[in-house]
Amino acid sequence: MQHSTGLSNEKNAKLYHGTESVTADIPYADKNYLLDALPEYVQKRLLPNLELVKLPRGMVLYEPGDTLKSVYFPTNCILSMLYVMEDGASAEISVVGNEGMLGAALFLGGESTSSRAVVQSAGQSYRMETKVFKTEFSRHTEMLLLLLRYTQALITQMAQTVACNRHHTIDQQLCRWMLLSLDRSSSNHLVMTQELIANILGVRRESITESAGKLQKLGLISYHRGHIVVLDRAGLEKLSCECYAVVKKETDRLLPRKKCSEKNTISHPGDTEKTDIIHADMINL
Amino acid sequence: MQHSTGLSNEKNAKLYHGTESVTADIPYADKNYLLDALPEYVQKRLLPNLELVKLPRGMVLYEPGDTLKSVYFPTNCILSMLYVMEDGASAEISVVGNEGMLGAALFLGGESTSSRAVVQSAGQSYRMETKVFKTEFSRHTEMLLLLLRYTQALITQMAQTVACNRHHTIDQQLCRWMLLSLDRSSSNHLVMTQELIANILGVRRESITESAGKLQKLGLISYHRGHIVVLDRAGLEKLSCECYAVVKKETDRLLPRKKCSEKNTISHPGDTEKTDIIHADMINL
DNA sequence: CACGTTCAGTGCGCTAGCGCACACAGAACA
DNA sequence: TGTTCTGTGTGCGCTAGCGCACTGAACGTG
Repeated sequence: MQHSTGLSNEKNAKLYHGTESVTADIPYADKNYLLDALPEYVQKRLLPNLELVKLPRGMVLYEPGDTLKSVYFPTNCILSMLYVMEDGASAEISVVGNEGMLGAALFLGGESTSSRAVVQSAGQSYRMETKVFKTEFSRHTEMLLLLLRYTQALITQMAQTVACNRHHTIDQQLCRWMLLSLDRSSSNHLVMTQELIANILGVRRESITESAGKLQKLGLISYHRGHIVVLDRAGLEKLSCECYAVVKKETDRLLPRKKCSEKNTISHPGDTEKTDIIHADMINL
Repeated sequence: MQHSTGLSNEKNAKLYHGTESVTADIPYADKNYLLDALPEYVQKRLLPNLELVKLPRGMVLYEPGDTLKSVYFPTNCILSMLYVMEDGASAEISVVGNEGMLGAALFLGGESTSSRAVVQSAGQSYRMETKVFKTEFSRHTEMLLLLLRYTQALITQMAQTVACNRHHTIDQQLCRWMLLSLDRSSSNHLVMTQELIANILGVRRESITESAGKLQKLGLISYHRGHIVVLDRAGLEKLSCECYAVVKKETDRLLPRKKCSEKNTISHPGDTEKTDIIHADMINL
């Protein structure tokens, strides 16, 4: 086995396969931009079915082949889709944060994925049961159309990863990865050991040590026992390959965020029980 | 520039940007399994809008950022989505043959892709105009649901490519690539120079020469000036990495092919003009 | 037929990243 | 307070794959 399985290796496994702790009180929660992009009346309809859960780092949400029981809309946590090979080597397929959702396979109709989903950075997430989710997007089109666009953003991210894996150095990829994580994080602080980053990028731990060392010497980050503080974001962007910018730009294009002024772009009169028909026009935005 | 742009390099460019020749007579055409999977009454509805076109090898169907004018349902040709980097290096994101379609970005709502689409192997394809296509899948759900599943198959393929690029040798990847192409080809014959394969896999031409040389010595293939004949398919499968099998299996799961006995699984009475509503149940198959 | 072009094969030096082994310091727990 | 983990840093030999330069054969076209 050249690499460890998933986000931690066998011997020091901290994989939680249990159920998440449900936060009854909802003390504080950043928003999920995907949910936020839905018109208010849809959000209202969904609210009773959304459960805010705490996700501890390392928790496995999906195993390859599992029938997905729920979907997740992260707020301040970061989730990661990893493909784990037969020999245990792994590679990150995509990152999901408050800009997206986990479980696209469900509405795509596949019911399961061939990758593993793990919590890369602990935090909170909205959770919705499969059944409710399916009913929602099959009866109403707002969510379907939004999720379709999100899917394309996901595809873009994956496509870029293919090319990046092939052509860019570990240094560049590390920068790209940190930037992607940073965008999904509420601070300039990442909780992540070099070992885990190595598994995610599918490289040796020592390579990360070396690259991170360089970045540290350049004063771009400070790294101490699983805690990265990003000191110079612009510097990282310079050292990163084009891949970060491409993905960012395309994601912004596909999933523009509401300005505060236009709180709900599509204002829709009353009837939340109405069953919608997709109109060709709607596809255009 | 370490690699040439797209499927051929600058100086000996044979990229066709012109319009395809429309085959008026339709002399012979294999089918497209995606179209074939639709119920007969849907196929009938679509038929007048499907144009069978010949696609010459090397033709560029989409450039990154282009607004897509049509979608393609290949019959006996093989299309390839490539990401081309700033420095001209490229990597194949996915292959599309008679099992799929080109232009998923359209129904996902993005209107454009960040990759280039080229004809990898000449042949025929059905073409449909964007407008018709959008109307179809926005008014009727059969096609939408089918395409969603296809999208997941596509995602699986990409995910696998990410991991494969990271962990497997060029030898293995070449085998995988040939098998994927073979599945989409009607014979055991691939028309492809080593130069082009190199661009697709994002490696050096010389590396392909070497790998292909090995395979030839083993008696698995015979290679002569852009013509590969596969002599021992099982042998290739043995040498290939797990990635081929994983993608194949998942694609078959998501897009099972009709048995001859059940020519149209969903038999639907009459009214082809009816506007359908998606039912939660339908998502389950 | 001669000539240029396209495609495949080969040799060689170079380096990024791998695998392995081991040292060491902060944290954690007895 | 020692002992045991857990996370980093380092060194070293190895190899897959790169870049480059060049050969030679097959093909196409005048």
